[in-house]
Amino acid sequence: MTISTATDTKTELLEAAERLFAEHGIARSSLRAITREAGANVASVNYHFGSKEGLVRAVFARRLEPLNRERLALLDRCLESAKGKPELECVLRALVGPALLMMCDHEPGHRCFAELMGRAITAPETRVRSILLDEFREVKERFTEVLATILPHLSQEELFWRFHFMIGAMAHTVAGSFFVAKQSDGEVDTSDVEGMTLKLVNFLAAAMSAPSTNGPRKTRKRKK
Amino acid sequence: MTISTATDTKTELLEAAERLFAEHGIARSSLRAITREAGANVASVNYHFGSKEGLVRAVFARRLEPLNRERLALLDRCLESAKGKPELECVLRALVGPALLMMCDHEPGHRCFAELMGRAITAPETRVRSILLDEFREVKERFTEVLATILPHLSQEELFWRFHFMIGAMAHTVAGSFFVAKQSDGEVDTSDVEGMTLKLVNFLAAAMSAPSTNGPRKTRKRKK
DNA sequence: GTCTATAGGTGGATAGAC
DNA sequence: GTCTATCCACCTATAGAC
Repeated sequence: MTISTATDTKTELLEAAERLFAEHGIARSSLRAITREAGANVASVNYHFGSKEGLVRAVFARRLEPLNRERLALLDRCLESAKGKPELECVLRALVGPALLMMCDHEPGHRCFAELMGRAITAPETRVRSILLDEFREVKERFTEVLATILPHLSQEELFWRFHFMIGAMAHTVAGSFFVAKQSDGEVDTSDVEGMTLKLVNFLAAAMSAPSTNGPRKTRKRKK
Repeated sequence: MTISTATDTKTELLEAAERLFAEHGIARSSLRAITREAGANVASVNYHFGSKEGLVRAVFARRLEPLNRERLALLDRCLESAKGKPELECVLRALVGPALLMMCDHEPGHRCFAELMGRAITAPETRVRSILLDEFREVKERFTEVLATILPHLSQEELFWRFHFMIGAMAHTVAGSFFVAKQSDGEVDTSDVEGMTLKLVNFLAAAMSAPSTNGPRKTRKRKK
């Protein structure tokens, strides 16, 4: 019923898989269900992707690479427009914007994948998580680097933690689109991407530029 | 080899289950593996819990109830010590402190459960998620209520979103203890609960008290 | 490339002895 | 309450026809 742009079986399988993975989880989505959803036969997954794991990898690879390229491109634009020291908000928007856009996209496949990605970061399946981490490594390094120059008052450890908290806020938001809508008994306006992005960036900018935690000087371990 | 305090089979099953659930996920943890780990026979789960789902519910119920009671008790203490308007940091610490303590507990069972809980919030299994949400409902309501009095400049919608972001940061932290340790090529000191809690509370306090997002007045949908 | 049929394995649940 | 043996539904993967 949906106007699918999928032309070949391979793409159809990828789209069916990301839909079912998002809805029921990877482990609970059988190849039978996926191929049925894609209108293909059970053997097609093994033909096109070698195995179920091959399919999983392909589902993630297809969307992650462009997403992270977009993030890096936006980061570069921040750096260009403001020589040397870019605006914190600009950098944060480059990090979370593309994911939120994907979560609110009109194409259902994008929305499904966003949800899938949001929760896969902490997924128990080591292999799945490592796919994400590999794809994310460059983004993490480059953004950390730039954030360190904008927030020079933060120690490396402090920055590491704040980055971690930030990823959590983003991932939970992206993962929870449907849950969110159900929780607030009013409805959540997922069409207002800009408003949502603004709220998240605003939240994170304040958090990231909080004064360093040096209050009750931590009991310093005497490292020789 | 671990000094288990479990005396009866039922408890032993619960502990084995939370260990395996945390490590491999619920769907990928078979009753066979769980009963083997617990040193019991395959039929024991069905005898004690009726089904695998019964076991899952029991695993969550056992730890969530005390955890959330602790949160509410700490919140009450914030309210008592400061008549009317408690400190933001105090309230945030009441929310995230107990979870972080659990994540860093010396008892492995607590740590496993923390990890499990952190990721179950966004789990695709509807039933699992609804267990968590049911247990969390009162906490969410009471904390939201108190936060609204501390941060009166926030609209209901804005507060809702910030609460959501906050839960994300907490959940990701609690879920990712092992992942975190591996990501930073240096080691992460999970023994320093207080330092971690301080960093998270500090981060969240700044984020929550950020000025409201009213910059580019959102395109107001004309609702008749 | 696409399909059917099936092999070979593992899952949750249960029956019935002890 | 605990255990073994077993049922049967379902899974992934493959063989081989078309």
